[in-house]
Order: sequence, then structure tokens, then C-alpha cells
Amino acid sequence: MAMTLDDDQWIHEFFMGGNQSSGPFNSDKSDENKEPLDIESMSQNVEKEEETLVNKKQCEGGVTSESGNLNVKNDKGKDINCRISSHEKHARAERERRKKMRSMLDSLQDLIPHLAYKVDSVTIVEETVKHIEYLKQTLEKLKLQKKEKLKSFSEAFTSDQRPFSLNSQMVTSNALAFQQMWFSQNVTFNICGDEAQFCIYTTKKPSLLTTIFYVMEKHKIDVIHANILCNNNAKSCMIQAHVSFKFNSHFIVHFVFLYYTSTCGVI
Amino acid sequence: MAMTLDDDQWIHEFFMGGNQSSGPFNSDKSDENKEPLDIESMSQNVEKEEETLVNKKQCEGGVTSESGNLNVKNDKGKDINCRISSHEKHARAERERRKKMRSMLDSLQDLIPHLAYKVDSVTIVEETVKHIEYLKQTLEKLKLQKKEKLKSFSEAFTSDQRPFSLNSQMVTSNALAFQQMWFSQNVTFNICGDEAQFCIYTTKKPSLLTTIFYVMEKHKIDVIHANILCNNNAKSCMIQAHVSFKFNSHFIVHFVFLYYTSTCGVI
DNA sequence: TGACCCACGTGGAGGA
DNA sequence: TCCTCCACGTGGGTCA
Repeated sequence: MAMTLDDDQWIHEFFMGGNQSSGPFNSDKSDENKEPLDIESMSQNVEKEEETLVNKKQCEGGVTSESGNLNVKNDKGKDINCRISSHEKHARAERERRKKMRSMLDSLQDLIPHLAYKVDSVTIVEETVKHIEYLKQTLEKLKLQKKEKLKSFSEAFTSDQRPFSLNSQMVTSNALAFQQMWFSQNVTFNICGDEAQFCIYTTKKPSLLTTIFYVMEKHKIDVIHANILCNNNAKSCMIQAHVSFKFNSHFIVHFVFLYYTSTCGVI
Repeated sequence: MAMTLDDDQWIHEFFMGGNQSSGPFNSDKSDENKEPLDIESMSQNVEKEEETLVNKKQCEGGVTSESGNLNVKNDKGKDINCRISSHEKHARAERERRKKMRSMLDSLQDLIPHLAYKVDSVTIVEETVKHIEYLKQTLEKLKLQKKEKLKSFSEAFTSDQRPFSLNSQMVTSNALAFQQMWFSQNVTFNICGDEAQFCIYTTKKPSLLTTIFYVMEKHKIDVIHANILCNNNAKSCMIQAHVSFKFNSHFIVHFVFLYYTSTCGVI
């Protein structure tokens, strides 16, 4: 199974048609692979070139294979064997693999900002690592901001030093024309038809009023009349309101439930 | 420049020490490269093994190089040339390059969630592309949400179909003990000491009340008394308020200026 | 056993 | 000139 280097050289030139480096394999990346469509057409072109190469090989011969062994005859042009050798299949599969990798790397390159036009693959991966870490950090920061904002709303209630009494209860009373009524030490809440009245007496907390009106406006609850009274040093606050809601009472129920749960942890 | 395949085989085994496949080059990725520290130690080990290989080569000889040409003597063990051939340097550089690429790909793999433990490099890059697109979309969505929220606050004023009159003016009147006073067709605003009263008559807009209380609470303006009256179909709204501010009147001024500018585009 | 993946060494192109 | 990068074909390990 001896084989000369000259033969090896010849095989190489024969397989590659002498244009291995100046051919599409080397030049496609830097020029055409920027556009996905071009990638497609290019790979088809490459495929065609490959086919012609194979055909040329098949016609001119010179390479035969016996159970995976490369067997080269020195007398070129004879001993034509049209079976694609396993070596050739192997080489072709590897070419495909590399092409795919190249294509994915190019896609990656397009996704990374501030990357030079011509950049080697290691740098692409390197910058990708950095960029993903940056994106993750930014995302975490934004999510944290969002969470903090929600938390500050929540804390507006939970920081109350005088929490509402736990023994709040729901009363259904038709006698007073109130369909539903909740009350506790600090809150009364009545629903009548598509309107409701509530009165909250509470210590002053940051964002208290903003939160109350935010929840109501978010749930399309219209204020008909509201009266807000705070004592002079702004330690305590009373909110009376008469509201209407066009959709259904669940919004109001949700509102008051939110208030209760964020205050006492019970419904 | 002829060379037999047997020689080539011999050189290969000689260079790789016969353990190319069972050695660290093939086994390190699947087992140890998960930990960055292990990567470091492993690569150092590999480096050491390389060095010993080189030393062995240098001592036992068999490979010489002349200006980049691979020159193999058949009589092994003789003609010892300790110079590292350019081919060898080339191979070593490529090894380093591949090692770096492998290392970066492993780092990348660690950053991509829901990726199998054993996964080929093409898939790593492929999933990275998907993941970056996902991250970018999520980021855009969050940023958009943030922007929309700010915009909805702003629109609460600018969507007014009945803008305030442009001829609002500032009046300084000590006679009435009001230090500063603005008024327009729809707004009156008075400052007296560290307190102020204002009255706004406006059409109902989304987030109107939330915005007003948000701006006040943001600027540490305490509500002493507020009265909100809306007509039944909630088309118009009157807000009366008596507020106090501990710091300085610029906050109130800013508040009312914000109201004017976002409504009429003038101060 | 064939498909797949990886690491290897090598030739060539391009830039410093 | 040397160095870096890429694509190549190949040997070998792994898994269904």
C-alpha cells in the first residue's frame, strides 16, 4: 500500500481541479455569504461545481476504492471506476459540514453589532460570548427595574404600620340595596349595580394615591366623586370615592382584593 | 520530493505519539472542558504533553526541515536536527487555533440554556443564533413596554380635545396673600407659602388622575385635601386640591408647567 | 456498518 | 519574509 507524495499531490490537484484556494470555497465567504439568499444560490453553485467535478472524475477516472482503501493507479485515464468511494463521500460530508458551520457563523456575525466586516471565526464566537453576556445583563436590569416598580407599588401598602384588621368579612345584604359589601376596621366597600362606594382610612404611604387611581383607571373604573382628606403632617389619609364600572364587578372585586392581600396577606 | 505513504504513516504516529485519538485532544472536550478551570489546567497539560513530544522528537530525531520542505530520512534515529520545522510550527499554531475555537465554543455552550450536555459545534452556533434573536426580541419588547407606559402618561394630557386657553398669565399679588398665581380658562393655580391650591376642569383622559397624583407624589407634594367630581358619563372632570410641599415651589411650578406644556405646547 | 463529529496536518491566500 | 486564517481530506471515535 505504498503511495508516493507526488501521487498524493496529483490526486489533490485532480480532486480539486487545481482551484482549491481560488475557487468558491475560499472566496464565497468574504463576498457573497452576507446575504442568506446568496448563500443559497452560492451553495447551489458549489454543489453544481462539485457535481461536475465528480463527473469529470468519473469520466477520466484514476481513483478506485476497495472497501474504503484508497487505491491509486499510476496509469491515469485507465481503470475507471464509477462508484463513489467512501473516502470521497467522507470528504464531501465534511465539506458540507464546514459549509454549514461557515453559514451559521456568518449568520452569527450578522447578529453581533459593532463587528468588522472581515473578521475571523474565533473572534465571531468570542464577541458572541461577550454580546450574549451583555444582552443578559441588560435584560436582567430591565426586569429588575420592572420588578422594583411593581414592588414599590406593593410596598405602598405593605409598609403600613397599622395593618387592616384580619376579620374582614363579606356580607350580602339586599335590605340595603347593596349587592356586596366588605368592611374591616379601616375599609368599607359597597357595590350597588354598576356603581360602588368605598372609604379607606389609612396611614400615608408613598404612591398611595397614585396606586389607587392607577388600579382603578387600569380596570376602567370611572371616578364619579372622590374626596381625599389628609391631616396636616400627612401621617394619615382618608379616601372616599364613588365609582362606576361598565364591564363587570370583578374589576372592583379584584381591586379590593388586591388591597387586602397586599396589606394583610389574606383575602 | 517523493515520499511514501508508509513514511507518512510513520511520521503521523511519530508526531502524535500514537495516541492522537485516545489522547487528550479528543477526550478533553467531552469530559473536562465543562469547567473553565479545568480547561485551563487541561490546556496546560496538553501544552506539557506537547513539549515532551517535541523534546522526544528533538532527541530521537527523524524529521528535518529545509526552508519549509518536509524532508524525511528513511534511516530513523539518525540525522538528528533539533530545529523546529516550519511545518511543525504551522501544525502547532493550527492546534492552538483549534483549541481556542473549542474553548470559545464551550463558553458559548454554557451561555445557551436548554442545550444538551453533548452537542456538536454546528448546533451550538445554530442555537446561539436563535437565542440571540430571542434575547433581542425580549429586550425590544421590554423597552417598548417601558416606552408605552411613559407615552400613555404623556398622552393622558396631549389627547385633550379641548385644550386650555393660551393666554394664561402669571400674576403676583400680595394683596390676596397669594405669592404666585396662574390661571387660564380651565386651570387656576395659587401658591401661598408652602401650600398651594389648584383647580383643573378638563375632559376625561386615560390615566388623568393617576398622572396628576403620580407627578405630585413624585415631587413630594402632599395632598391635604382633594375633591374630584366627574359627570356621570365621565366625559368631564373637575379636580380641586389643596396641597403642601416641604422643599421649594419649583416642584409645583414644574408640575403646572408640565401640565401646560403637554397640553398646549407653550409655557 | 454507516452516518456523524472532531482533531489533525497541510497548502494556499492575504496582510504586516 | 513570517504570521494568521481558512478550507481541505483524512483517521478515528461514537452511536444507532
